[in-house]
Amino acid sequence: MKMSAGVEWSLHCCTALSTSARPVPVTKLAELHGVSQTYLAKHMQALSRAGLIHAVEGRDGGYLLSRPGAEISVYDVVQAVDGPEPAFRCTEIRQQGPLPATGEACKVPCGIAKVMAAAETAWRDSLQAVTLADLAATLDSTSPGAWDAVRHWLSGTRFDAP
Amino acid sequence: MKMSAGVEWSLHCCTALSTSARPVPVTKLAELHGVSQTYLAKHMQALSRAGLIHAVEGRDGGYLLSRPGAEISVYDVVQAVDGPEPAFRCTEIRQQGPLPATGEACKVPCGIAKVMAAAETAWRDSLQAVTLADLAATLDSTSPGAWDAVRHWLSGTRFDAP
DNA sequence: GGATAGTTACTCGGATACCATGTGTCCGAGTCGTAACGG
DNA sequence: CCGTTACGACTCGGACACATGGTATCCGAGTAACTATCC
Repeated sequence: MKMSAGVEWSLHCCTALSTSARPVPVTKLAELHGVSQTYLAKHMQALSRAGLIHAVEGRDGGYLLSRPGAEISVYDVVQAVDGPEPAFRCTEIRQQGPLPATGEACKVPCGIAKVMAAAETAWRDSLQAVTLADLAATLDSTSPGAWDAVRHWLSGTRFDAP
Repeated sequence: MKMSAGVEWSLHCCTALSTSARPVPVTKLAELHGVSQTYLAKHMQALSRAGLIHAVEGRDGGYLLSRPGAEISVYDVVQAVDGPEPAFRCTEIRQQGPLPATGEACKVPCGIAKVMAAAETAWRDSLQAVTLADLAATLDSTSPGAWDAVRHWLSGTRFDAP
């Protein structure tokens, strides 16, 4: 089981976006994090399709969070990039073979599927409890002023710093 | 993020093994669940390497649980088949780009990595709380006598039923 | 000086190759049960 | 009748192809800002 690296990139980018009131192009985001521009663009498109961010077109355009960072959970981002389907998918092999489960027992989901689903629910709940604003606040507490530097850099080449 | 189908197969097989005191060959397990013998064999090898089951060689051999089903958690099986490394891997992109995190901030793990790790811990804890014996008991409560049928079938072609 | 049309540069968006990992299969090494054989 | 030996069949174990999805890239469509021109 491997999660796409795009999830990590997207989380960092969305957290950065949550601190910027101005549209930020993919070029900037990729350079800031030192990752591939084109591949990051692919994931940003996924976030855009999911409605988490929206694009400002044209020159000086870029991406902007659709909602405040406090209203976007980490799970929202993970789901947008990684897809909504659960990692474990029951293929109902209990209905196969020489001793298939009877229609009676199949009324309820497979016990194994239930356990796996419960675990994924716990995982999802844990991610839903954290918002982008929480992430930003955490970083801000460990290294104060970091976001100011990011904000300053994001707008650095466009107009001079005050 | 996709989990290997072998996880589902392995869980079903291990649960079946937990009800059998006799070695069960892969051939039987695959036929019972209606899956590929050779591919299932691959996953059973992984379980064997992990020490969850051990092979009885030679004729009338097969696989046997190394420990009682009550002492093997669902997570043990998942980890054996799926691998121990977590789904989310922090690549420390905070240290890249024009504004890398300073050595001071890197003393503590990345906030995003911490959140993802906490979620995976919740997932793991959920799976560790359930044992193979629990799974067997659940199925037994929904369709009583099912395991007797399985036990009977597993030894069916080898010696006559009582 | 102000409005306007043209130009330019920059942005996103989808369609297109490449590669690692999961999926599926095969054959060989080793071992136990069985049966034949000899004492 | 009992012990030995050879055989055979069955088991696991690792090494070998194929397919799917993540990884990475490119180029085209569209838009807003800027500039130069004209009134």
